[in-house]
Amino acid sequence: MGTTKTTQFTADQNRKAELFKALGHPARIAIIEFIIQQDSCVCGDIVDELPLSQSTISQHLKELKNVGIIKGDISGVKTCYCIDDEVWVELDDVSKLLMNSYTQKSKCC
Amino acid sequence: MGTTKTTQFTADQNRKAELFKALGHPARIAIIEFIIQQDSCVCGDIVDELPLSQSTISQHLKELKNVGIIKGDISGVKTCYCIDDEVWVELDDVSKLLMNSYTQKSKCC
DNA sequence: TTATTTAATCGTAATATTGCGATAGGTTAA
DNA sequence: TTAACCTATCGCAATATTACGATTAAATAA
Repeated sequence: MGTTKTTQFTADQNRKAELFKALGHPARIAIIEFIIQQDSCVCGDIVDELPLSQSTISQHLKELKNVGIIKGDISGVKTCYCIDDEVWVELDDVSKLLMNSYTQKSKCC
Repeated sequence: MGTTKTTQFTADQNRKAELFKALGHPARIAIIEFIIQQDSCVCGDIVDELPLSQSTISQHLKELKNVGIIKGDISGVKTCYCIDDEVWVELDDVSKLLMNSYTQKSKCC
């Protein structure tokens, strides 16, 4: 117990959940918004920007990297994070598909 | 520790995270997809459909209801769940806004 | 070389989530 | 009324998440 029963669901459902879960924390929303806002992909500036410790932010970055939403490039001492275009498109597709699958019928409730 | 530092983020960031978090579990994705697929808002059928116990599904339904994505109506013995149109629009707006804020520049990485 | 800087990782503590069985509280059927 | 049914809630156990300080590793600066 305590573990999600992923094997019981489709790969599609698991992937969708995984992507949304990655967005399911205010720090990770803030990180993504910050990376997008800076159009050059800065890095440790995130630590200065957010009210969390360096290790905590590094952990959130890792989670975003694990699902593929961002990617990181080490250039010298600093690490540069930016959006992964392909996964961003996937995320766009996934959310559009979900959103468009409901056409506001609301027959009941 | 263990708790998300919500006070440190904007209401907007917290709400976005809250909505995405609700979608961040395959069972809840499956529940939403099932409710949408059935255009009448059935209820206990979800228990027959999903590979989880009645109590677990009831809990997931509660979470979805708490963030507002679905709403439930008790009609006799059964409870009828369906999408909340207003929150669905909010969810649509939130994801579109996020998705459209990144215009595939990708200068680096 | 040695110090400094940047970021990842480790270890730990607190809390949250997931899942289930059992139970309770309604409503309907007999 | 009593029995059957549906669903919410409680209590528990296992695991995951969040957050931080300390440490490590690697690159650059002095």
